[in-house]
Amino acid sequence: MAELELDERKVKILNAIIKNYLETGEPVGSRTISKYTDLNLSSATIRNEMSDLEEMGYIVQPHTSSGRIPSDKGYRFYVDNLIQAKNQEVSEMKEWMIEKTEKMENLLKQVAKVLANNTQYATMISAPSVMKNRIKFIQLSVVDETQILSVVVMEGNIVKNKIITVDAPLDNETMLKLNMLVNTNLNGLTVNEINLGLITRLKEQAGAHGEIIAQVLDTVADTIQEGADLEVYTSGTTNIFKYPELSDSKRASELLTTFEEKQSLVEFLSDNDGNDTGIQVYIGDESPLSTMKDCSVVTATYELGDGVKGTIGIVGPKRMDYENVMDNIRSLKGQLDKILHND
Amino acid sequence: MAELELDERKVKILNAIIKNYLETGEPVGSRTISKYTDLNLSSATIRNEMSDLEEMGYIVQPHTSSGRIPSDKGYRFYVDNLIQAKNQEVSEMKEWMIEKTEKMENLLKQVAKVLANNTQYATMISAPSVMKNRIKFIQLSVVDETQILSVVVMEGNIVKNKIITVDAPLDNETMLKLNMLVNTNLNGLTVNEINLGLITRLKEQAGAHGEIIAQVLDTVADTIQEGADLEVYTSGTTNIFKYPELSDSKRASELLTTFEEKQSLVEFLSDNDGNDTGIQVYIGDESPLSTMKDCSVVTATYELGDGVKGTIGIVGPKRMDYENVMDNIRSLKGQLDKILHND
DNA sequence: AATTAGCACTCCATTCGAGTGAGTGCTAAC
DNA sequence: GTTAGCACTCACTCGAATGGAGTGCTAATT
Repeated sequence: MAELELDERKVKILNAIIKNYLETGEPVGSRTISKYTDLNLSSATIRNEMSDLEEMGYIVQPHTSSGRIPSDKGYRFYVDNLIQAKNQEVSEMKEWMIEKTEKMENLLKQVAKVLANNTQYATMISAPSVMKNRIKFIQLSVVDETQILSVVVMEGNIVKNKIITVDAPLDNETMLKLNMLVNTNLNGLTVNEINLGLITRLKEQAGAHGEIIAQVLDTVADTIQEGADLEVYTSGTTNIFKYPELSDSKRASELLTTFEEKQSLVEFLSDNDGNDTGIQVYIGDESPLSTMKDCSVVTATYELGDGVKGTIGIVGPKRMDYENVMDNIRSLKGQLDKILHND
Repeated sequence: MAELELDERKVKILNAIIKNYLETGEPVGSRTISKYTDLNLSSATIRNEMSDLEEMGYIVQPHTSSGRIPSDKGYRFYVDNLIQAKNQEVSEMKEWMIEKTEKMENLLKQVAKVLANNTQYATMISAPSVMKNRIKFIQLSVVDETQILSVVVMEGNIVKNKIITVDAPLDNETMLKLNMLVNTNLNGLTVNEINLGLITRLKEQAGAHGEIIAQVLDTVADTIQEGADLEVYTSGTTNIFKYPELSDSKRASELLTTFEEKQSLVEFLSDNDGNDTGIQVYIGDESPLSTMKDCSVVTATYELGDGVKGTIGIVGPKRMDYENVMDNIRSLKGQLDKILHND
């Protein structure tokens, strides 16, 4: 306990333990390390070092007298080192098979799927927060006597629509006026900026049709927000069965339930602090979701522009292939940023 | 083997066996039945009868000298009897908490969720086949120089939209003409009826803007079909973990994968023959999906009108509570038909 | 002729203990 | 500081023993 830092040899041994455990999923013993590493040390020496590492909290024994596995702190050390190392080297980007698609929804589903296939973990992706996104264009049209269709196009060509039911039929002239009114006043605004004051002002301007306007505006605001909280897409959730430590009935059930009821995922994904690289790793208990306490989660945010952000996430066992996952997610984030900005 | 039919006593015993097994999930023995039923018979007599029932194929022994469980044929007998009995009595409908919602998608998701909650099984629901659905209204509008928004409203207020990219900007007059053209010619048609001939004819009528028209029309047709094959919503898939016989790792994984990759569900749901009542029960191997060979599936079709159909389905263990499930699904089908027709 | 009591038998599930092997911690020697 | 050696721990596997639920058959009963 004299030193707080790990000396070079301990680092090597710790890395060897972790790497081996990532591959096998089995506790790793001193003999294995003694042969695995290039530093020529006997198993006894390794045992001493491992004893130290355990005391420092980097590794733990599942049971007395079995090999060691990394603790959350051990993984954290490993991942932090990885990030440092990776930041220096230029990671060559894989090209992704993402077709540029008109619909945000399809794009996101596709991204989740590709990522799940590539990594063999479960993935999730949240749509860019609609609240901060700007309105590009609004179209109101008459469907029949009592129904009006409202279509709102936002930045990034996200389209929202809704059928509005009105009491009395609207003539062409009124519709024209309505369209003019909403487009001149609302285009360029975000949902947050459409407040009651603005609505009242427009209502006055509309004169005779004030009530209708109010109703339509209300519904437009509603339309945009509707279901906004639930737009998370998942893919590869059944990949968790590939990892024995997650696939016992109880754990699998809990995890999959979390994925099915997207609500908590949404909160998780909108939670990100966003450090410098935009990539964040949650190991075990670091995750805000208790059902994921036996998992690691890697997230990254992508931008649609102007602070409008969404988040991608990968969920796997703690012994996930962090290197591959981070490469993948970094590359994908780049692609996504590019696609969305060129739009 | 003298008679082919089951006498009344055998029917009673078979029913008792099945009912008991539905509750417990354990093989049921002769002593249990001897006490369970009102016909006062000793276990020995029951054993003789059970021996007969086994020979006839209605029940099986998991192992020599353990209780009996129903065979698929046994379940089938039970279910068929149930249907007959139920058809006579007027089943009082539960009222469902389905809010009438503007969007078909939300409606379906909600239905799946309610049904899953009520039955505690996994549910799935397919959207009404868009191919046979009629176009109610089309709106084309200019978003910016190169982008046109096309919105198609179909019967049942299903809204489809897509951004169309064009080479040259279109002026107001052309847009007006385009809108007139598509609305007068396409409204009331189904996707199937928009064929190449029609498109060519419209193209001629459009004269100078023929190329644009063609492109727009193509895209409109595309829009409607887009993703049409994938519109299946599932809910409560993790309920399968409530039933031990389905929740071992391998089976659960296969089943959930089937639910995740909706493709095969779509095929299943569009497969229905639709008998008189519209409700169909698949027991074990009767199901077209091999991953569901240990399950039972109950489906019902609902109508949006004019032959435009969708299907609801419930997936659970073979020992599902058929009575409750069929009640639920029948009631829900009714509700759904009502909601969709009043629209 | 149908039903029942009695009994031997089967087979699953559980428990128990011995044996095995990977791995550790400690001590003493290098 | 490093290593060899050794006793010890503990999960895991395997087979035998046990118990219990349930059957099938036969003989007795109604």
